[in-house]
Parts: sequence; structure tokens; C-alpha cells
Amino acid sequence: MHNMGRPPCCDKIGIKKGPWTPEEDISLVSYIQEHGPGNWRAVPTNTGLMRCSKSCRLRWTNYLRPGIKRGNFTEHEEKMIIHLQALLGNRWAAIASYLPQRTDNDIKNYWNTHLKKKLKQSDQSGSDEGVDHEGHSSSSSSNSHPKGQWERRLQTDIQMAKKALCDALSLHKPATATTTTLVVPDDATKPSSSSHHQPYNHASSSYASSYENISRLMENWMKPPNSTNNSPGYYSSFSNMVNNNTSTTGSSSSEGAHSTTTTTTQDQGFDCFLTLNSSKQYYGSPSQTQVPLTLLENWLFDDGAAQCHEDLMNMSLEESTAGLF
DNA sequence: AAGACGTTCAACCGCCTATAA
DNA sequence: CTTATAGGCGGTTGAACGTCT
Repeated sequence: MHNMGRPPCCDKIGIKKGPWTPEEDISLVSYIQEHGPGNWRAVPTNTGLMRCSKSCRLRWTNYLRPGIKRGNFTEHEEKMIIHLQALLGNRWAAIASYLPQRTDNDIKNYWNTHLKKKLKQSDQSGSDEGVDHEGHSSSSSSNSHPKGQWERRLQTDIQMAKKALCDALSLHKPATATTTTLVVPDDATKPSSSSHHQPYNHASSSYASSYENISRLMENWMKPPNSTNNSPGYYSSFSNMVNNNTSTTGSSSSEGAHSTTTTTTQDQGFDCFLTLNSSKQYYGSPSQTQVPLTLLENWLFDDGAAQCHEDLMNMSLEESTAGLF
């Protein structure tokens, strides 16, 4: 019956598309409350949602998942995105793994709508922060390189190794194990593990508290949206409520090896990042998260590192791979 | 006031990898 | 080993909204 071609991700017949309604959101959220995220294929069947599994997953990970922050990127976050994009290329999921409250989609959107433009402008005015821009030939991976995941990981690893080496050589900070930083991007490219293997039960209590908030949200949903708000008004209230009340949320995430366990006031994204290690408990490999943070701290907060980074970026991939293989 | 134009971002598409059968 | 499938990712789209003329 089935040909060799790519199988459809879901049965297209009768599948609803487009924006999610509050009712659908409630349905999805309450299902996940009970069963946890994952096994997305079963979600439409069990919830009665006329959505494909992918759509459900996307809706959850990019919008409904507790602990995500929307809009209002801080300067720190912006800088991080710029640096990480230069380092990792357009690997939004990997980048998002360093910004626990942000989704890859959000970061991608922010990059495309704000940062790209910004960087282009600063590029034209001749003032460059030492950041390699998207579209430049020295960019790590986004353009002319193969798109296979392992290749991208390899590239990232190489870049990280370069950076670690540079840090080690520059010696302007105590060398805190920067040489073992290669693990994270790899993990970050395998966020699925967080949703599949995450011990959901461990976080169930925090889930529960989250969903108490969600039920309160539902009350809000029943009210007419705030007139001053735009279409996502009820969603905003949802997000705010969740974010403001899930200080111990062990959110499940398919975005990366992270969760949010920190207090989430509006501008605490970066603090959150710095305390990320406190959240790794849900995802095993406890040592893996901490180390790259040290690295990142070095080069994100040390302006000198930008220059170093630029130097690294100017190294061609071929150079480095030639040495490695 | 209204139409044109620009921007934002939620959601979709199609490809990829991992894995189960 | 091959095939089928689920889940994940990045690129792209288009409706909604904002700003300009």
C-alpha cells in the first residue's frame, strides 16, 4: 500500500490547520498534564483534537509549555543570540538550549526580524562588534555547508574546540575546564531526549502547580479578551501566569537539554541561564551543562573574547578539519 | 479616514535522523 | 539489512497588526 516515498507525518484528511483556539489549547494542556509531553502521535487521538501530532508538539513546545518567556528580549539575550549564532550558525535549537526560557522558534524569529537587520546596519556603518554575521563567508555553518545533523554537530564541535583552545591560550581567565565543552551542542541537538526520556514523574509536582495556574488561566479564557490586547491576549495572560507562578517549574522541553527551575520575572532570562545548572537534574549528565556555561560566561562577558572569537571564526573549517582528520 | 507598505510571529512544510519492527 | 514511522529541526509563509503617507 505505502510507496517508498516519504510517509505523511499524519493523516491529512480532516486535519485542522492554522491558529489554535483556546479550547484546543486547554484540551492539549490538560492532556499533557495527565500524561506528560511525548508520544505525540497519541495526542490527537486521545484528545480528540483535529490536529496532527506535529502541530500538537509544536504548539506545546513553542507556546504552551510552562516556563517560556515571550517577547522582550533583553540586551543580554540579544548578545547571546548574536554570539551563539556566530558560533553555531543557524542552529536555533542549540542556541535555544542556552536560553532556557526561549524557544528555538522565538529565537529564530527574533534573529530574522531584529538581529539580522541590526547586524546588517552595523555592518554597513562600519562598526562591527567583532561578531560574525549571518551570511558571511566565515560564518560557521549556516550557508554553504552540508545540512546533515552530524556534520553540523561536527562543525560546532570544531568551533567550540577552537574557542576552547583560544581561551586556554589567552589565559585571561582561570581555565575552568573549558576543554570539555564539546558536549553541550551535541545534547542541544538532541532535545528529543528531554521529552522522551525526561522522568516526567519527577517533575510532576511542579507540573501540577503549573496546571493549577493553567486552570486559573482557563477562567481568564472564558472572559472576553482584553480590548487593548491583540489577538494573543488570552495567551499572554496564560504565559504570564505560568511564568510568574512556576518558580519551580520543571518544564519539559523539546528545545534542548534544559528546563526552567528558576524564578522567572521578566528580565531574568539571563540569570536563569546562569543558574541553569540547577535545573539539569531532570536531564541527567549533570556535569555536562555546567561546563559550557563557564565557557560561555567567558566569552559572553569578556569583550576581549569577542576579538578572540572573531579570530576563531576567521579560521576556515577546512583548516581545522584537516588537522583533525 | 483609508489605503499602501512594513513588521512580527505562530504555524506549516519538507527534510533529516533515530529507532522500532 | 531494509522499511516504516515518529520526532526534531530550520526555512518559509501568511494573517494580523502597526506605521506611514
